Amino acid sequence: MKDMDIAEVSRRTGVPASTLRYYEEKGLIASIGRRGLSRLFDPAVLERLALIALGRAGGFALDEISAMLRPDGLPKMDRGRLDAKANELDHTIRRLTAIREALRHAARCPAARPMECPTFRRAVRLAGAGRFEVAPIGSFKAEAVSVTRRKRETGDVRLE
Amino acid sequence: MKDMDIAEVSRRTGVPASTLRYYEEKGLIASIGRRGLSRLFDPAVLERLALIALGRAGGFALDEISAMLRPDGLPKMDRGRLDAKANELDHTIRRLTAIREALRHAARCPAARPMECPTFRRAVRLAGAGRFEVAPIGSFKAEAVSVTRRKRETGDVRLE
DNA sequence: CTACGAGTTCAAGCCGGCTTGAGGTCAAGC
DNA sequence: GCTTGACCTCAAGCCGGCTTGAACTCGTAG
Repeated sequence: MKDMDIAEVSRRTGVPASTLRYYEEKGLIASIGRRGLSRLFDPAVLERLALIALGRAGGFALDEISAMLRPDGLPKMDRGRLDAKANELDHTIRRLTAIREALRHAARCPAARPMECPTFRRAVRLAGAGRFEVAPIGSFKAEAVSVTRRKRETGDVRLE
Repeated sequence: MKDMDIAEVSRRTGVPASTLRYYEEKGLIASIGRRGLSRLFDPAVLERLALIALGRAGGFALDEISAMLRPDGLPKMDRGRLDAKANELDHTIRRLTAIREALRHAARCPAARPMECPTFRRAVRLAGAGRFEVAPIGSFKAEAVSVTRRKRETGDVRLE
């Protein structure tokens, strides 16, 4: 297949030209030359873009993706890194699963307030949102310590 | 339990005071009064913050959370909405699972380039990476938004 | 040869979710 | 009565991932 101009790459991948330029600027993709001012891309860029999309869909930052794809040419990714990412994703998946269950349960649980329902509370805890322990209002004593310990670590509650 | 000042809420939940003020400004939480200038919070706010954390962990935007919690007082959420959210999460989970598998496989597949491996390609396909439709997945703040905002037509994306 | 349109560069803007900093107020302790 | 330090407000800033706009440069069709 012949070299493609930016419009063609965009058309074939759905990635806007502006994004392609941005990616090139960031070193995620490379053009193989110019015709006049216009960039020319090797068809291999499509594959690379698919990998980038995969990473993005997985919630990874462009910099991380760049690092995984980096040892450039062939998108040879480091095995340990890939495994680490997979594990990360695994945690995220577990957390999301717990949250999904919490939502599903809340949708049909008759408890007046979701937090009164043990099932819901359990899900919240699994979701990791329960740093806040959220126990029946009024019994927060034991929790205070651990919460305080974590306090400054992240500004909290945000994944990752 | 007595009313708490912002520092106490922060200590108990790990949520920074600045964030609490921000949440109040957005209408996600409410203080029940002031002592001098200082806000006073009802202990129930802890529970509400836990729900907010749950939502955030699930990747929902503050506005969405606000809408689910809204019919305020008791965090009575609309059932249909909860179910919809659960389904949304379900899709995200499936997608992430496929990506995780792709990563795990790539970590030990001998193919020179991942895309040469049918298993990997299949995972990529399942991941929907080609379609670039990334649903609100928690981990990254602005991500979901910007991706969503690209409602521009999405071309065909031939990855394989 | 000229005009056109697709491509280019660079700087600035946007969105969400907060954080930071300057400058102000006030209850409590000495 | 005065200081202290926690809390306040308001505006601006930051980050990631792009998008947008203005001003410009070319290859190509007529």
